[in-house]
Amino acid sequence: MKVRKLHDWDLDSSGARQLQYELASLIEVRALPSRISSVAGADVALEASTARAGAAIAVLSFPDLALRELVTAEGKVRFPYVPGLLTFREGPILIEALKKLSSRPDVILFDGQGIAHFRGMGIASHVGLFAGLPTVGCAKSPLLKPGREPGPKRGATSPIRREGHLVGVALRTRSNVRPVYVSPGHLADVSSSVRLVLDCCTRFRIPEPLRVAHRECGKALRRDKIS
DNA sequence: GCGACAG
DNA sequence: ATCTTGTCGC
Repeated sequence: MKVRKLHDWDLDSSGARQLQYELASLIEVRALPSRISSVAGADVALEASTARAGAAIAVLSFPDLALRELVTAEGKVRFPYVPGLLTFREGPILIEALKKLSSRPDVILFDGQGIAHFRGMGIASHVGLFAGLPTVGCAKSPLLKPGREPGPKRGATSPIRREGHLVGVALRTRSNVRPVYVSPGHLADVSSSVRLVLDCCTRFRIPEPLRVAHRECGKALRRDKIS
């Protein structure tokens, strides 16, 4: 699929933060499409010793969640891990993988934050702008913390606010299991994102598209290392 | 100034 | 993120 190149990635940390403020004004918060037939999961695996990264995007049918397409990309990482700037480390390789997709999924799930971010520009939001597609962030731990813990039952939520506005939730995807942190990336809103993530979690805490992507990006990294 | 901080 | 087998618990 075609991806928009909104900017170059070779920035220092202060330039990266400034860019995030500018990009944040481009985010559109709205309900996800009412008819969804495909959901993609995107994730990246890193190898510290070689500074290499492997990315995978798995496209699953929805709501049946059967694998329909899988693409991967490998390359060198140029940016260090800095809380709030994850997108400059993992974004470029994810975008290379996105370009290999044969078609445009209805929505993409990311392993990280959307607008529940210091400057409203988590990786789901940032890559969503390049893709021009609806995206949702689903992280295993928070950047901005919810005020309280969600209830113990599947489906329970607790709001995450930034400057007084609702930007995401801690969501219990399985009863009595640690919550995940869901926030809209681009062309999505909180309630429809929560609904989608729950619909993608049939048996495990992590939504199925992300589980497949997580497994496959590790494989891609190993294959690249050997050959 | 201090603490917190996705992967 | 990643280094890593068995083991404790439901």
